Amino acid sequence: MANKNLTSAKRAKNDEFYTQYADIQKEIAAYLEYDYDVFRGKVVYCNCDDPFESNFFRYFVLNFKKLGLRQLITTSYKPSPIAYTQLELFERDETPSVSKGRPKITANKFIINTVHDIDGDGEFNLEDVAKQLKARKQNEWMPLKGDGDFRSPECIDLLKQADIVVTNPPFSLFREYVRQLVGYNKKFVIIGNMNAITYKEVFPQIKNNQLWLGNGFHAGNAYFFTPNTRDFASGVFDAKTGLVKFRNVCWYTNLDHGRRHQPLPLMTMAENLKYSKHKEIKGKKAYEKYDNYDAIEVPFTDAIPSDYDGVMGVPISFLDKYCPEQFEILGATESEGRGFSNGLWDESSKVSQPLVKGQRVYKRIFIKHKRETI
DNA sequence: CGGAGGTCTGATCATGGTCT
DNA sequence: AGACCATGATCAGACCTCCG
Repeated sequence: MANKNLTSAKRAKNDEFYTQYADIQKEIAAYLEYDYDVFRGKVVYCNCDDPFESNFFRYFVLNFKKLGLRQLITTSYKPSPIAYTQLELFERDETPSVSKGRPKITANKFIINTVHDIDGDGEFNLEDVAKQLKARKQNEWMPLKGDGDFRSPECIDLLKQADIVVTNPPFSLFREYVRQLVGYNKKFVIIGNMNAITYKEVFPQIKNNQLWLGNGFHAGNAYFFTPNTRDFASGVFDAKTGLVKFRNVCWYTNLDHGRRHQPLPLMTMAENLKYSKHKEIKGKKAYEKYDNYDAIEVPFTDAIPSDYDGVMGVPISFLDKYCPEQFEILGATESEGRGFSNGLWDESSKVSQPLVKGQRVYKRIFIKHKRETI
C-alpha cells in the first residue's frame, strides 16, 4: 500500500501541465451562461493548483467579485519551479521551510476571502492580492504540513469546506480523484482524458446523469503549458509557445450547461446511407447487429439515425453531444465488454469487445432514443 | 493542406490465484 | 509467507482518414 502511494506520487510529479487562462474562462462562461449565480456565495477549491503558476487561481481571484464567491481555496502539490512565477508575492527566500536542509519552497495553501483594489490604482489585480496576502489580514497564505497531495488529511479537510472544485488533476490519478470528489459529494469542473469515460469510477455516473462532459476544448484539442519540454515528440510540443498539444481532452463536470440540452440534429437511416455503399458509411459497417450484443453498430456520432428505436452502439465521443432529453444511456462495452449483455446493464457480464460479422470494433456506448410513449 | 473526428497499438503496471 | 505466473486494465499519445 505504501509502495503504491509512492509510485503514484512519483508519477504525479511528471504531471506538470498548466491549463491556459482562456480555456478556463471559456469553460466557466458556459456554466454562467446557463445559470449566472452558480458560483454565488460558494467556496471554490482548486486542489491541484500551485497559486504561483495556476491560471485557475488567477481566474478565480480576478473574477472573485463578478462570480460572487464566498471564498477561494488553493493548494499545490509540489514546490513551484521558480522560473514561471506569475505572482511575485514574496522573495523566495522568505518562504518558510518545512525543515532545514530541504528545499525552502514547499506546498502552499492560499485562502482568499476578500479582494479589492488595495494600492489605489483604480483596478483590482494580482498585485493587490499579493499585498493583501503579505499583510495576512482577511486572506491567508501558509505552507502545508504535508506535500499537498489531494488525498492528504489537511487537503481533505479543505475539500470538506468547499462547494465546487475546479482544477486540472493529474491524469494518472484521475480515477482516485473522481472517486474522492464523488465520495464527498462535491460539485466539480475538472479536466480529464476522454478515455476516462470508460473508467469504472466514471461511466456508471455518466449513465445515471450524475456526471457529464463540460462545454469542452475546441475539437478536443487541448494545449497546456509545460516546463518539461524534452519529454515530447516534435509536433506535440511547440517550442515557440511552450505548449503541448493533447488530443481527446475534455472537461468533466456535474454543473449544468446549455450545450448539454441541445439535441443533436439527426437524419434517418436511409438518408445516412444514401451516399454510401449499402450498409456502409465512410467504409465502415453501419446499422448491422453486433454478433455479441443486442444492438446495432453506429460507427460515427454523425450517423446516429433518427428513426431507430432499438439499442445503438456509438463511439465514446458521442458523449460530447449527449443530450439527456434526447437519448438514454443503457451501458457500454467498457474495457473488454464488462457491464452490458443481452440489451441490459449487467455488472457480472463477461461479454467480449463488440464484434460485427467477426470484426472487432472499438469501445461503444449503448444508447436509445427517448420517445414520447403512450 | 490543415482541422476535425475516430481508432490504433503494445508496453506497463495492478491484481489475483497458485505453486514452493 | 513470498515468489511466480496469468490475466486484466490503462494510456497528460500517435496516427490515420475524411472533408472543405
